[in-house]
Amino acid sequence: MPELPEVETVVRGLQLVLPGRRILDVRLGKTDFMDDPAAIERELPGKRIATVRRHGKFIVLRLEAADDEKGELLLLVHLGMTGQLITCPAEAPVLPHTHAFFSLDDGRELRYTDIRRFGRMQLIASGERADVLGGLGFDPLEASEPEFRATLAARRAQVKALLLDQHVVRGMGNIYTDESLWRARIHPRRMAAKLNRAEFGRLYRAVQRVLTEAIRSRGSSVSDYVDAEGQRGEFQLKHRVYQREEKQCFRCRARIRRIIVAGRSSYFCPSCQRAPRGGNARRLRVGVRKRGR
DNA sequence: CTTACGGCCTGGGTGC
DNA sequence: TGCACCCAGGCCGTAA
Repeated sequence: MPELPEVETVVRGLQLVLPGRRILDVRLGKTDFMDDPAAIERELPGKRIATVRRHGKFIVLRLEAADDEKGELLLLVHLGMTGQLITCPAEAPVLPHTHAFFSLDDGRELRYTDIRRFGRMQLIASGERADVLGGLGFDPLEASEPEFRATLAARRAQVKALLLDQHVVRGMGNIYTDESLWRARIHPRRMAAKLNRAEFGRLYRAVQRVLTEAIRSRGSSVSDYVDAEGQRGEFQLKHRVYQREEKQCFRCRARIRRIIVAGRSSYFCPSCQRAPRGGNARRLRVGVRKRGR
């Protein structure tokens, strides 16, 4: 599941090979994850890739304007849950569920593969950048501790919900939220506004450390994630709580538990990460679950 | 405005 | 062997 460290790893890989390359041809398979596939087919051929950047979980390819055209274009790629953006020789075998092929002027191809197609691909004018990406929150690796604390403390929501909210913090997902909260010894259901200064300090440092170490390990491959060369990451070997229900806590040996917080599976140590007082955790609604379809 | 929650998209894995 | 169901993350609509 690509979150900030996985997207950062993909972007660093693409930065080694894409800048300066010209896109010769575009071939598309299923296009329901693109907001305007015709524009991608029409506009990309002939364009030169200038830069590759990450913004939160978005990959941003900046395309140089042709001489006779007005502005630069940005190709935004969001990998969703199972998206892969890979470069390979044009003759390399095609993975199943590959839905976009961009042939390059060096005999290689940039390909987008996505089993679930929860990803997104969108072409925008660089002038629209603020409209599309401007609403995202701060980057957790760029924020200072005071900014981190002030932003979260101003909100009345559970700390996990805020860390997951891309409009508050851009780039965190379920894995790194749970891993950071465990390292900071903070229960996912704690109200952010009620954390004290020491807890904010621990959380800030935990987020930075977890993300930095995960980037160094080239991300977590728990299902389909691979980097720009198709290689798996290794940070899943260093997870302390994520998907470790019933296993022993690395700190205190208590059993890791799984609960739903902010609508997401949340793994934590009930001993190291104490539940909030006053039963924030109590309302377990026993309702009839509707199963559709 | 903010927050909480349910539903939707898709298909691999699981368990019967 | 087949098949129904669960679940993943982001986003959006709705309710309070």
